[in-house]
Amino acid sequence: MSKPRFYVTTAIAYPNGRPHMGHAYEAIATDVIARFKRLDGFDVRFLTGTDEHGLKIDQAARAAGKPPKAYVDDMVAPFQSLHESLGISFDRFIRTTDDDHKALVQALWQRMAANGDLYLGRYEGWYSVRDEAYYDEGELVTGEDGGKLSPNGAPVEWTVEESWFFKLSAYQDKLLALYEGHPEYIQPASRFNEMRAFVAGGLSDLSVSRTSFTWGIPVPGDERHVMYVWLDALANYLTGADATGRGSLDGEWWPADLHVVGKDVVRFHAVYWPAFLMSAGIALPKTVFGHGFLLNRGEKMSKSLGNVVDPAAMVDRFGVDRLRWFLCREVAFGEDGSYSDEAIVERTNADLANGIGNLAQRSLSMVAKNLGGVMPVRGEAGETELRLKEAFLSGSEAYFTAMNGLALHKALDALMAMVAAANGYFAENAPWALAKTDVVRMAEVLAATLDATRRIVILAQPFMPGSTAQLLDQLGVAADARDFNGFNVPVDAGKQLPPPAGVFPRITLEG
RNA sequence: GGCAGCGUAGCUCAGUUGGUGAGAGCGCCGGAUUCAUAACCCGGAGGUCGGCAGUUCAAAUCUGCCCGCUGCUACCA
Repeated sequence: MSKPRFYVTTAIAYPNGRPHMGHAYEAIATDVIARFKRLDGFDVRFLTGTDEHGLKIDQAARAAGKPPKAYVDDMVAPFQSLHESLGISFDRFIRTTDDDHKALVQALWQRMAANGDLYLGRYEGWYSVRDEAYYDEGELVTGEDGGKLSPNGAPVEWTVEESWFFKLSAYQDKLLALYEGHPEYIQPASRFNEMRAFVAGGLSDLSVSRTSFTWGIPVPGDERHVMYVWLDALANYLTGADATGRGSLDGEWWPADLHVVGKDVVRFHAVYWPAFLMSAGIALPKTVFGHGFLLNRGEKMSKSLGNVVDPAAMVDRFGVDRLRWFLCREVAFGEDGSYSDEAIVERTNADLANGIGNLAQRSLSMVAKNLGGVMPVRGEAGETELRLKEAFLSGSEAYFTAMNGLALHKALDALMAMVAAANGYFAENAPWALAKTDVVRMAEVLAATLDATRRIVILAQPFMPGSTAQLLDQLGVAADARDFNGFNVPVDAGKQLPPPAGVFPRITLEG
């Protein structure tokens, strides 16, 4: 029996600057989902990468005095090292400058063209020679002399450029039918409603090529044109589905189960992408999830405000698992969220140091001191054990329901309820007092607490892969008993446990 | 301008089809305890549920208006 498959992607980052917290957040959240699925018995493919073509990269490269490819080679490095330090378990880091991708995009174009959906037309708009960019009417500002200027203050002129167009307008009904039949296609629901309204309002054909720059994938048969970056970029998911690296349109991992993207690019994934795929006769992804933005102390991150935080510095300061935990626990997945040093310290001290870490440490240290570090025997379940069991049944059920519904924060809520139940059980039975009166009962209480801790840590693995591995080592959990199949498999009594050591020390702001 | 949504304890938020005296977590205060990372456990304070007016025996929960905020979208300067 083969494992069920799960193909998940992040959006690909545009490397015309350094990675920021938004990139880190998306990568972490997607990684949590990927790890959850692996533990849940799925064969997972996790794709992430960078979107390297387009005018802005071309301009930035020119400003840096480098050829575009050399420029992006430099710029992509910080993104790759960020993934490294965040513990992102991707299977491929795709770059849209990869050869298999270029081949695939051209094949995709030809399929869309063969279906009669591409035609040559004219693209009109306000063009700035200095910016080398087109602007919508609404983006323009009025200059001192009353003339129209680009947002950068450069003069613009109404320009007509030859362009290939995609017959997006022909897909309105098909898209609406898709939404009707698959409301889960766009999540969360608020985004779904927006996209449906957008499509219902009518669609214009989409310009999908440019002649004003050359840093892109050439249009097959019309090399004066390079492809519109979004067609190029979106197709990365298809390229990544062919794990053989040949860039064929029928990669074995397609269709994707989940595209995790920022709320600002939901439209491209929820409208343009399925239309392109329909045109090419390719299956559609199952779900597009638009996550929210991270705000720094409630304010949007921006260079002008000077509040752009380097995620790598956050990892250095707090540790990767604290950062991962905080972002998943404090931010409702799908909503905007806010972070600050104080909030990270407060949240992780409460949940990790006082909660999970202390639970493990207090029980493990008693086993070490009173039982020579040998895993004790579990006893008959009494009233307090039954209550604990009840709490863990409902808690783990809530956890799995939340995870399968992509409600990461709710899953952690459920997990913390289990932590509270375990700490309550421990305090109620006071094994430190039993140590003086009833050592057998004490051992039973410790065994039950250790097993509760083991279950909690197993469920916490997607969120904190490093710390949970350490804790599972201390709890004596075998390497092959750490996935969700092992959830109900207790550690054998009599097993010698290693000496316990705190995994989540309390931290302070000054520290 | 249109559409959608939101405004509930200091903070982040839950609150099913209107009905036991309005909840959780964190923070704060007090108690208890000492196994543990001054942690855990127990208890407490604190809210006229944005405002006004309605519907109803009864509204945080329905209706209208107003204020503030957010998203999508259209357009005019």
